[in-house]
Amino acid sequence: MVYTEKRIVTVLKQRGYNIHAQRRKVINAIVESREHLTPAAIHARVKREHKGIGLVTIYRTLEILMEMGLICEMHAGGSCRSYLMRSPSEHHHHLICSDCGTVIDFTNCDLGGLERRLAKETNFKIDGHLLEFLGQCRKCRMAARSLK
Amino acid sequence: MVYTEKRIVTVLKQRGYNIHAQRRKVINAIVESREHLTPAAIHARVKREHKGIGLVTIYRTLEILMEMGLICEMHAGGSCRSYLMRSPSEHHHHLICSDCGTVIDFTNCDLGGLERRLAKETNFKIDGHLLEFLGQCRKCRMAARSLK
DNA sequence: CTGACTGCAAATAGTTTGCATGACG
DNA sequence: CGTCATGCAAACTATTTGCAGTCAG
Repeated sequence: MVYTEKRIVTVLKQRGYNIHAQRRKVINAIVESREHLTPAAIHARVKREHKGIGLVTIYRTLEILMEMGLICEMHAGGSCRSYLMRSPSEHHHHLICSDCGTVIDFTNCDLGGLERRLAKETNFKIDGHLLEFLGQCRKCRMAARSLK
Repeated sequence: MVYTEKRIVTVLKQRGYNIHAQRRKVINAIVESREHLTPAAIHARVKREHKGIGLVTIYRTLEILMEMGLICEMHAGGSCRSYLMRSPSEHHHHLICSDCGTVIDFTNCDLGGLERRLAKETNFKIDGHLLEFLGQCRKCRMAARSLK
């Protein structure tokens, strides 16, 4: 299932948040994009329609959405800047192209066995995991090859 | 196998790097610690012995060590600040306590099958992966329980 | 000696906070 | 109308860069 702007706005209102036009547009930008966006990228998008919006508003909106689990952060391999993405709250992972930054999502990761083993060995209560594969997508591989 | 300060210094010299006392101490701090350290933490440690050392030197040394694959970065779940750790260059992962920050390493992750499947489905050339479990260690779990 | 390394200070990038104004309900 | 959201500017944190002095080989 996928979140719509309307649905998210409703949830926010139920929790007592006011929804100004800005916040609505931020949500819309995230929902509409199928890519992972940095706060700055979201800001740029929203600014197209809503000239005067401040980057601060993006951050504040993202904070709320995170708190409610409606979006999730992504940590790209080397650079470590925190990226964000639209997401249904289901469990998923990323496959990231280290050349062009394309991100592909996948869901079935099958780590239950490993998780149980670790929990047993270490006495941890394991809440979740972060799994990301890094590589080179087809396009970048082709491009790299033709350079030689 | 574990790297010693001597061994690392030798490798660096072979590659044409000069080794001042500062750089040697930075390496030593990383090698000696069994924990994952932030650049700032390394700085603090080295400063105990070597008063005037600059944080900049830490960063520059870390950059070289990274480039040579002698250390590896860690990305802790939510906070996303890049942490660093001493490490033999072998493949491994982390189990992180979200309360106290303790990090436990483990090696056998058994993701070969998933990796092959993804590579096939997406046409990616997969170079590696980042796997981190998040949870609560025994100590923090006990502490949390006794609070109630 | 000479080039590489160091430390300082300043620049940058990303993110957060304080505060007066303005909008939602 | 009161309360919460917004936008600006300034503060902060982490990291990088320019530069002049210093040290290893």
